[in-house]
Amino acid sequence: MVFDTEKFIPGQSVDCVIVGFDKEGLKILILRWKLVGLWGLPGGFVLKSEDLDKAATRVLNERVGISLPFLQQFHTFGKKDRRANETRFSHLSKMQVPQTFLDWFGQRFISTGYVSLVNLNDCDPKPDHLSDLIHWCPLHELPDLIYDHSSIVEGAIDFIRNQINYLPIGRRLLPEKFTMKELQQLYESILEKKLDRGNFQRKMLKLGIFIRHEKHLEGGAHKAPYLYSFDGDKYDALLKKGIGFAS
Amino acid sequence: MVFDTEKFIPGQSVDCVIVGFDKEGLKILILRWKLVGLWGLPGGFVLKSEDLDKAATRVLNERVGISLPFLQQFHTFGKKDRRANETRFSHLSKMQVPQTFLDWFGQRFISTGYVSLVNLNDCDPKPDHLSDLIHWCPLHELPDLIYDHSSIVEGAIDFIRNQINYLPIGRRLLPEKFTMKELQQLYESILEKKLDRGNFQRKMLKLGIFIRHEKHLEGGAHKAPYLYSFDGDKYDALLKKGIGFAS
DNA sequence: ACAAAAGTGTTTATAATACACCCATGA
DNA sequence: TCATGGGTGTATTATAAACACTTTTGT
Repeated sequence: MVFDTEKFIPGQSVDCVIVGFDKEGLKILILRWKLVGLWGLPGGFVLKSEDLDKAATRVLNERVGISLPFLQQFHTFGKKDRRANETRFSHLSKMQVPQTFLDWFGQRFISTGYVSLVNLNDCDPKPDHLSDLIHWCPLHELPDLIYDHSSIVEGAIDFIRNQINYLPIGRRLLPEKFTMKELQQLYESILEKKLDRGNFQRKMLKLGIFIRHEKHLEGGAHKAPYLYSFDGDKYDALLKKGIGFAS
Repeated sequence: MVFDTEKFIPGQSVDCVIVGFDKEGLKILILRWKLVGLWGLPGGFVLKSEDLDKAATRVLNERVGISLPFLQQFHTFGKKDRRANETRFSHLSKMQVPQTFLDWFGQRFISTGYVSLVNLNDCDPKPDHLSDLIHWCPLHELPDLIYDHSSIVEGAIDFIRNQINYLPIGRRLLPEKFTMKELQQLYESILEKKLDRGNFQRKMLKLGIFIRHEKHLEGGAHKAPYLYSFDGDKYDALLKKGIGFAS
């Protein structure tokens, strides 16, 4: 076996919904399991002497190479049959796999779901030893995922939408410099509704957490937009009270 | 031993923050452990073939005799030392307690916290086999609780405050019939701030989820207030969208 | 008739919404 | 110069907040 099951707490796992954003919209990081060719979320187990949060941080670091990620627990999935419903694994037992592996993966797991907001450009996604492919998949084009991972993603998105004013949405998902339009599109992707351009811009700028830079240069037969970045300290201070967006 | 540790998932527990309300304010149900004389939250373990939510429901039913409780998971507490920090248990090992018991309680537990909103009048609190006293304690008079239970309560209250518009606050915490003043005091207890009487009343009544009954009769040298109850269907329908209160 | 608390109304301030106007840019 | 999209302004509406007035009741 590739890992030593003795080191981990049995029956306890973490699953990470790693969210990115680019001009196409929100993306979720998924990976394909070698043995069965099915897609799932990056996840892992909890070391016997490791904080639960730490386990999630470790998974994230191993998977996308981000060492100080934004990571927040949102729900613990504890249905007794949440893995038993997965029939696509059943042939595995007939394969040439060590019994300890089968025993470990055959147990019931209670899994805690974490959301991470990352900047796609800062990521260096790497498959793990169980997976052969890793993919930033547009949220609305996700394939069927193993186990209950599809509903874990759904829970994560609901959580983000619900907590939108208290999560570092812009700061974590956008690159250092961005245009107001990009920020607006980000909020629109999450809320899945159009926002008024003028009102959004005014409301945002009134928050006083932006630094305005030189003009955008690149193409487009139109007025070039300003580039903004966040004033980190002011952003963090305001986030505690909630960063309201134009609803 | 009083229970068979073989039946339960090792290392996994649930803790319930059971919240009630009366004219004195918010109350939390706590119980005192026989062996050590310390107060803690009602909690329990998860059967090997039982949903996590079901375990919490079972604990609640056993503790306050409510069979269809409002119960919602809010956070999973997974710090590796969340129980190890409790030194007041250390003498237990010297006592006359079965080794299986010590082994079980000595493990690291990852515990999922649940909030329950109950009507004090409908409750019939019963201590369990490990506790000798059960007590509805005013939120702001809570004693030191074992392990990290104090921070679990804190997390629960933060959760309620945060989700106040999406939780059946009035419906679950108040008796069938209540006055507007009682409803207002309930919101004030949770938010820990005074609300304007007139604005609160108007905003609430505009929601259209109330049924107005005959006049209150009992004492007080003043105008008797109306009694209200909730229109259950309308309440539930509105709750999904959020029941806004006067902030 | 008075105090106390309930019910209701009024005014003002603030924020949300819709939409209009002008400006800069590259084709 | 024209189309496109950016930046900003304005009018309207809705909501929040503060507080005043009236009503009912028991003493």
